[in-house]
Amino acid sequence: MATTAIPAGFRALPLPITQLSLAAVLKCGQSFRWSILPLPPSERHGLDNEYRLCLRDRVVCLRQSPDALFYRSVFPPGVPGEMETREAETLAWIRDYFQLEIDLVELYRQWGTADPVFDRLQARFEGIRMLRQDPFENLISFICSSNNNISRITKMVKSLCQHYSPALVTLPHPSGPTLPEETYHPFPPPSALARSEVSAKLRSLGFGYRADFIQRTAAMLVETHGVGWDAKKLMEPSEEWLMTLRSLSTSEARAELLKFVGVGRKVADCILLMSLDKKEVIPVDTHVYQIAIKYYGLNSPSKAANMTPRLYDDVSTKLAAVWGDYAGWAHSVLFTSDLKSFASHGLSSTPPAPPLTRDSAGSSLESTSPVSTPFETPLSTMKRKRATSTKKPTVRPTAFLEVADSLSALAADESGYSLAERVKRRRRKGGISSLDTFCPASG
DNA sequence: ATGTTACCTCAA
DNA sequence: TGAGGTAACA
Repeated sequence: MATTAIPAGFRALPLPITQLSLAAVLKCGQSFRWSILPLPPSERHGLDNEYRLCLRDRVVCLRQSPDALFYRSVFPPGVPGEMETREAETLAWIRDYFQLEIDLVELYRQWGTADPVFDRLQARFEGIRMLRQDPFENLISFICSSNNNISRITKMVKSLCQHYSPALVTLPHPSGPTLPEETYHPFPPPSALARSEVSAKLRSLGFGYRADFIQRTAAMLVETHGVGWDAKKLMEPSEEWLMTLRSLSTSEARAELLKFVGVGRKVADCILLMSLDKKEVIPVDTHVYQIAIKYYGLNSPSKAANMTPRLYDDVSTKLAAVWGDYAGWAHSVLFTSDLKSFASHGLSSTPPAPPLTRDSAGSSLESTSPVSTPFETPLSTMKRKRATSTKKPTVRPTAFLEVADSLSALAADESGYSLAERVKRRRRKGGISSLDTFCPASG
């Protein structure tokens, strides 16, 4: 058996890739925070990528061969402690985070025996297991997930870390000094997201309506459990409280999660499965619903049905009956196999995306493009209207002054809404007629 | 109680 | 127009 040499600075943990495939698991939409960095040909030795995640006190770096996981951790300068101790802690974290005590190969065998659909797919999707994530990070990340795609969720979570958590360490790119260094921020604690200004700021960062959900959820946690700091666990009390949900029953823990704004049944179930040890829970989203209809004989409605609580339960119950105890884990394999973005949105093949957005919306007339647009569009539109409409648009001589005033007010606004959005909101409220004249609603 | 609808943005 | 939904409202 050909064993891969251990990369310099790394330690090895023997582990068949059938038990864990980092390439699949770390970008299948469980965690949105892993960096996936391609290795240069000179350092590969059969390994494609280096994977990095910033924890509260260290960055964990991983590489993987067919039969081993290689790991090392990097700390900020000046942290005391023995190397041996630190790497032992990191190894313990790895065992816990990847739940390596659970025999995934045996689970695949059981699912394949009970389910012909799974049996047909399992060889092509090996090593997909459930991570055991941090509950607070998981909660906030999945509030971001509503009406959203993996690519944007990833950008949002990164933005959250960069803006609300100080940098912990900066590392060179594994491909060498020709590529820029990578700076790593831990996930921010609840208190960092709880202040009322956060909501508008997140709006300006492109979070949309999720901005309020995140801030209000963080505020609820802080109000209920305080902001003290457990130096030993590096956690705030509300984070520790979220951890205690692991010892509740599934329905009790779910009831607690549903109290947060922005958390409905689907998001709650994601958290139960991905960070609260509820291995049997199957989150039902549009993908899973389609899978259930197509492959598992769920009655497909004649019309496009909404995901009512009743329907949600039907889908969930149906699939749980097929897969048993670890149904949630099995669902993750099917979900990953169905992900269209699995190949195309891979971080390894895509250069780092630019920051989510500028605060263009919040900050004024200096950003030229958003402001110039409203003036440019209407000209052509008005001509069309004039030609096709029986009603002639009346533009009073002073209308452009009102428009200028309106745009100034819009630019000075601190709500965090994008300029386009603020225009729309005003229009909905029936506020500014002259702006309507210049910026007719499209369609 | 069930069934609709609006909600932010981004990338087609 | 829709993307791994949720809250608010008939």
